[in-house]
Amino acid sequence: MATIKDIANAAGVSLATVSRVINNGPKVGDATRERVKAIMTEMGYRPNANARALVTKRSASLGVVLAELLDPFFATLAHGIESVTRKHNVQILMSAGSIEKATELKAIETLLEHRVEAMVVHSKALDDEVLIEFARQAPGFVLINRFIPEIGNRCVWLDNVAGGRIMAEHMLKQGHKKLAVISSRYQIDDPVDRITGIRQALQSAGIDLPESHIEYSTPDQEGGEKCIQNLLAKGVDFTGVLAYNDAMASGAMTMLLDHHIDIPSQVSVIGYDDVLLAKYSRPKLTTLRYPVEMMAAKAAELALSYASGKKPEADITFKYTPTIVKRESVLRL
Amino acid sequence: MATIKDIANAAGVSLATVSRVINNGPKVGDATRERVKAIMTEMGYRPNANARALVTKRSASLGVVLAELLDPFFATLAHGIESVTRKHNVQILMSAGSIEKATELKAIETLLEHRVEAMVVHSKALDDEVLIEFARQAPGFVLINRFIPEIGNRCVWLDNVAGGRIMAEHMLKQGHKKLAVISSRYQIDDPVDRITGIRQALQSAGIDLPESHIEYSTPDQEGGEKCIQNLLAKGVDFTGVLAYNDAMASGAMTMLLDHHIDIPSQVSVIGYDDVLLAKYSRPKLTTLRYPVEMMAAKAAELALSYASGKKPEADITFKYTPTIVKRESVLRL
DNA sequence: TTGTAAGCGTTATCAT
DNA sequence: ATGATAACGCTTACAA
Repeated sequence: MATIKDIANAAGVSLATVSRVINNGPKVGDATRERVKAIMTEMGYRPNANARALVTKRSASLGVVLAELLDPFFATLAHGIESVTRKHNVQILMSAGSIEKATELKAIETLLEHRVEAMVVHSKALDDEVLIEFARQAPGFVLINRFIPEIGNRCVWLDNVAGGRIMAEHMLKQGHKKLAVISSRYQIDDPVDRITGIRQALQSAGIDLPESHIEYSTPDQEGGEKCIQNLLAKGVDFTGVLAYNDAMASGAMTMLLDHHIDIPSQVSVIGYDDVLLAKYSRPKLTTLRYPVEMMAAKAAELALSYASGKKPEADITFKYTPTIVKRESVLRL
Repeated sequence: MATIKDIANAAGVSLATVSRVINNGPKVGDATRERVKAIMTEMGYRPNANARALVTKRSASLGVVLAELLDPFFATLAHGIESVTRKHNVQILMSAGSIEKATELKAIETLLEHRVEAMVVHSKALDDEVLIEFARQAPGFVLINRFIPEIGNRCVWLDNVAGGRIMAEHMLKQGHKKLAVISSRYQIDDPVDRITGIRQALQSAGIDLPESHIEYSTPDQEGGEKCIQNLLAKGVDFTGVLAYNDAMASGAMTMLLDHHIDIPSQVSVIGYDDVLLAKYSRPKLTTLRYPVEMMAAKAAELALSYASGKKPEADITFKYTPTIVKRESVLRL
């Protein structure tokens, strides 16, 4: 592959001049500029981003750490980030992490070795201290979907306690008193927070939520199916199901229908996330809108701006609250 | 950030020695090795991937060009690639392209500037010649979901003509004679090929497919809805719908049900791709399985192996054929 | 086993 | 307006 040197030789000018042409620098004669440009295209010259990054210490790249591309939630996340990197002419370096300490750590470190300018990290497994330390090292470090008070100004996150409260309140308002919850079995904050919110709402209404009415499984459609099976097997009596996410809600609906339990006339179901699935399931799923895409875009902008020297304000954080999207899966009793 | 020089100074050894312990090179005394390692972790040293790539001319990274992360098809694609890069300890550089010449070109060029070792490219808009030229320049260049005879050994693709034939034959075998097709409005090979296959099957059965029975729209759920609306508005009489993909099939089912047309008792629907959507729609969608994930993994392996010097065999290509997945959306008449 | 030094492709600082 | 030249952080012969 042709280097800047080859171009310089071919054009009979110095390296410096070619470099100036490449970077649209000033102080270059029009004639030379044209001649050099011509030779560059002729020889198929492509500047070496690595060499450039080495000397300028800037890489025009943003690192992304997420758990699993297949999950529509993360796909949406990635899409939100991509929309801003495209605008800024920045390259995405992607590292998948899978919600385990070791892999999340590895993902972040690889990105750091590549000297990405900014990074948007979705980490659930790593401890606060580790993340705080990374933030100290990398100016453009931003967390999405997680809140750590010490670095709140680098956190773009959703208030899951409020989310849990909102979904429960909606069910209560529709007259549902016999509720079941199907949640994620993973030991991360999100399911805990959402259930906390649910309990808050129920408590205010003087309603109890026994542990037996909560089922845990993998946060996907299959998990939703299993939870319903277990609930049914245990003979739990419920008219409303609060799901951890839309995938579980969808699985739950499938299983309920398989048992000839109609939705929403016999059982109401509410989801969380509002991914595409929700809109196109049958019946259409009432759910909480998690503005991932907007949040991801925000996180990317933030990371880029911090990376380029903007100082994070103290005492600020980027908290979002989910809103309810009423569709067809919840019936007013 | 600490450099190799800093480590060398702190450890009282030369650059070369530090480099050797970084790369687990031989010929380093155990004592020195331990000492240097200790100092590296203590100082939080991280080798600079750019500098390394510059001198070794290898970057341990694989570039991916795709159109749209939001689309579950591409998410699956990305996931398949990710599974092999993870295994090979290779980083993913992602560039979104959006099926336009200019953006696809830009995406590939950026990746090339970053000197990725290998690349898996999903390009629909660029001309054959351009792609062939890229393949000539970059040893690890592999195309997915596209076939170009001249570089067939760098193509991992699906036989869409066969796919069209298979879906039509299935409908015919189930006794459907009045068929409608809803297809993608984009001017790329895939929809054309699939319709070609469909026509082949119908022709063999002596059945005609008038242009009026084909509707084109965007290849998503909304597009599927619109196509059905148009078909219904035109008063086309059909008992079977062949959809361009599962998303359109899903939209079609939604719209049919909205018109109180039951599936499959009144109209049968068949999709294409077999994304998650198909399994969880109601009724469950009969569709063609497009083994994207497997193909993407294959493409990534191929790209990596070509990149590391393996010579592509002549007269070989990586063609896959979709298989039918029978679920509930097609009724035997 | 360890060190010296050249060079990878650029940019940037001085000169000219 | 153009050219030398010293970095940037690292690997890798070649010496010692």
